[in-house]
Amino acid sequence: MSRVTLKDVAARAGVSYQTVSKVLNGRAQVTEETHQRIWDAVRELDYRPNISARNLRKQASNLIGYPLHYGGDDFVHPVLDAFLHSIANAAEADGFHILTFAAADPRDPSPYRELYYRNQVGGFILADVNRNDPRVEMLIEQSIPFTAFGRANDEWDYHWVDVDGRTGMRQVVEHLLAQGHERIALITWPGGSRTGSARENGYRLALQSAGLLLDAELIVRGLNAARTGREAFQQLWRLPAERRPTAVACVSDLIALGVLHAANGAGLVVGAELAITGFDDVTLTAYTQPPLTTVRQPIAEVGEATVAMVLGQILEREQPEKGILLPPQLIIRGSSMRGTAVEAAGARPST
Amino acid sequence: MSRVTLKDVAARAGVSYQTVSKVLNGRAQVTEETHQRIWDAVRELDYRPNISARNLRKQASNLIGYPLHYGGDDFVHPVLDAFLHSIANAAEADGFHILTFAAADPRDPSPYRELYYRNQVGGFILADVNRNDPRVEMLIEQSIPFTAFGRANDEWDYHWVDVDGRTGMRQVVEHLLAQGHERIALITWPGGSRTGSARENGYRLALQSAGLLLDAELIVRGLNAARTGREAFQQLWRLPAERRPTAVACVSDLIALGVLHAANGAGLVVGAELAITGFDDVTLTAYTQPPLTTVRQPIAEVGEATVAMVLGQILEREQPEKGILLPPQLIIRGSSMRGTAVEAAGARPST
DNA sequence: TGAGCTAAGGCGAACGTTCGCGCGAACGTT
DNA sequence: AACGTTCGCGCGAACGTTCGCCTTAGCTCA
Repeated sequence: MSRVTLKDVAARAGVSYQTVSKVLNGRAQVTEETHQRIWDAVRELDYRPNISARNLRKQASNLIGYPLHYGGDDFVHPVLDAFLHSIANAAEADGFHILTFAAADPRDPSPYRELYYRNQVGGFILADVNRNDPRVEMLIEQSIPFTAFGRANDEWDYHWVDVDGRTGMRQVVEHLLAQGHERIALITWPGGSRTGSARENGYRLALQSAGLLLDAELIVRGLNAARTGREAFQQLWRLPAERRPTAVACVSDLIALGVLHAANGAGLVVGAELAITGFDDVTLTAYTQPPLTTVRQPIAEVGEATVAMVLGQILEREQPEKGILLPPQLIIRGSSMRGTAVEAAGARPST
Repeated sequence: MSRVTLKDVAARAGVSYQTVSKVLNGRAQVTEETHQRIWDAVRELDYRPNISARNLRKQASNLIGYPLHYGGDDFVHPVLDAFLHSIANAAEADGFHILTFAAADPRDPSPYRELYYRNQVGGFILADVNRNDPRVEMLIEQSIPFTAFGRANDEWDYHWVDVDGRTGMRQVVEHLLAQGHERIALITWPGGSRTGSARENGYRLALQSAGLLLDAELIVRGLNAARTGREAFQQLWRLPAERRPTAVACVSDLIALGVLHAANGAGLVVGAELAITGFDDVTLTAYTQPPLTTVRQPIAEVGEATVAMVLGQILEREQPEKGILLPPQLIIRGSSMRGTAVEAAGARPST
C-alpha cells in the first residue's frame, strides 16, 4: 500500500515531518517559500495521508455506519437505495465515507455498539426506524452520535430528518376529492407504524376538511406487500356496490401495485372506473398500466440533511435544530385521472 | 469512544499488555489459568480492540471499497442492491466491512487510487464493469486487489465472478421455442457491452440448434430503459404481419417492462398473443400484468464468491481460480405462457 | 552439578499521524 | 545597546496495536 509518508515528504522538502503535517492541515506558520517547497514535494512524491494513523491519533473515525436490513424474502426498498447514494455523496464532501454493515436482525443494537466501540465508525445513520426502536434507545442512552431518517416516537429526544407524510397523504386525498371522489379507501400498515399514522392522519384531515365522514370499513390494514393490496381490493369489492370506494389511496407503491394488479385482473379500467394512488415514487411506478399517481419523497435533500446532522454531532459543530421535516411532492399520473387513462398510458413519466 | 485498551485489561489480569494481545489473537504461550484471567478481564471490562490502531500496525485495512454509480436519471438497479447486501454479509464473516463510495463518473479511476493509497481500503469489489473498463485497467496495472462482478474483455487477466448469461438466454429462447414460437425477437443493448454479447450469443445458439435462421430485423438495440422496450415494440409492430415476431426476448427486465406496457397499451393479450421475457428477476416483475418470465441471477452466491476472491488476494491466500462462472435460473411466469395468462396473473410469484 | 532445553510471558520497537510547547533568529521598540 | 515580541520551525510525546526477540524459572539428563 502507500509507502510515501510525511517523513519522505519532509526529507525532500528539507523540513521536519511535523511541519509538513501542519502545512497540509493549514495550521502552518511558514514562509511562502517553504510552503511551496512542501507542496511541491507532496505532488512529486504523490503523498497521501494514512487514514488509520490519522484516525488513531485523533481518536476518531472518518466513517459513518449505515445498516443494511435485508428485506430478504420479497422486496428491496428502492427509496433506501437512493438514500444510500445520497448520503455517500454528502459525506464525501466532508472527507467522510459510509460503512455499510449487514444488520440481520433490525432490532438488535449490538452490531452498532461493536462498530462504535472498536472506533471503526464515528456515528450512524439509520433509515426506516420503527416505533420505539430499540436501536435508537440504545444509541441515545450511550450518547453515540447518530441521525435517523424517520422518528421512533414523539417523546425521545434525538436528531432526525423526516418527510411530512401527513401533508403528502393529505395532498393525495385532496387531489382525489378534486376529481370528484367521495368514497375514498385507505390501505395502510398495521397500527404501530409511526409513518403509517402520519399518512393516516393526512387522510383523516383531508376528509374532515372536506366535511366528509370517515367510514371505518374503507380502511384496510396489512403488511407492506403487493398481496396486501390484492387482498384489500378483494375485500373492498365484496361490499355492496353503493358502499364500494371509487378511489383507493395506499401508503406505499408496493401495496398500490397489488391493488392495480387485482383491479386490472377484475377487468376494471383503472383511472376511469377506479382511482388508485401509491406513495414513495418507486421508479417503476411510472411504467405500470396505467402509470401510478404517487408522492415523491425528496430523497437527495433528506440525505444531505441527515449527513449534515450526524456530522454536526461528530465534529461537535453548532446544531441549528434537532429535527427537520421536509415536504414531499404529489406526482399525478394516469391511475387517478378520470378521462385520460388511455393517453396517459403511452406518455413518458412526468418529472 | 472506546476507553478500554489492552493496558487496562492487562492491569486487571496482572500481565503485560502485549501478552493480552497475544492471547486474544490466539498466538499465546500461556497457562490455562492466565488464559482464563485474561478472558475474564476482557469480559468484565467489555474490551474491544481499536481498529485504527490495528490497521495502522498491520499496514492493512479491514475495509473493501464498493463504488456506487448513481443511475440518477432513471433507474437504480435492484440486482446491485441485492449484491451489496450479499457482499456486506459475506465480508463480515471474515471481519471485513464494505465501504461504499460515490463514483460520480464511472470511468474515472482516481477515487479508487485515493482510497487505496490512503490505506482506507484493502481492495475493491466492482459491479457492472464495462468493456475495456479503465478502472479495471488501472487496478490491474497498480496491482491493487480487486474482484469484479462481470468481465471487461477476454484478454485482461484478473479476478472475476460472472453469471453465465449465454446459457441463461439460451434457456429463455429454448423455452420459447418449446412453446411453439418461431419468430423470436431480441431486444438488447448497443454493441460493446460484454454482458449483452453473451446474452445475444445465447440467443443465436438456441436458434441455430433449432435449425432456425437468424433474422436481422428481429434484433433491436437501445439503452437500458423502459422506453427502449416501448420503441422497440412499436418498431416491430410496424412490420407486415407475417414478419412480426410472436415472442420478444429482452436482455433486461426494465426493457421487458417497456415492451409489456406497450403491448398492453396496444390491446394485445400478453402470453397468448405475444410472449415477452425479461432478464434479472427484478422483484417487481412478479407483479406485472401478466407476471414476467425472466432469468434469475444467483446474487447471493455471486456475492459470496466475489468476497472470497478479493479476500484471497488481500490476505494472500491460495486462489483456486481467477474466474468463476455461475449458472442462472429460468423463472417461467405468465408472460410467456400461451393459455395460462389469466390464472398465472393471480398466482404468487414462483420461487 | 552443570549444561541444555522448553514453557511462560516480558520488553522494546514500530506503524504514521497530530498537537502543544519550545527555541533561536530577526525584528521593532525604548 | 539592551530588551521584548513575533515569526518560523523543530522536537517530544502519544494514540493502541502487533511482532519478534529476550529473559527467567523449572525441568531433564548425562
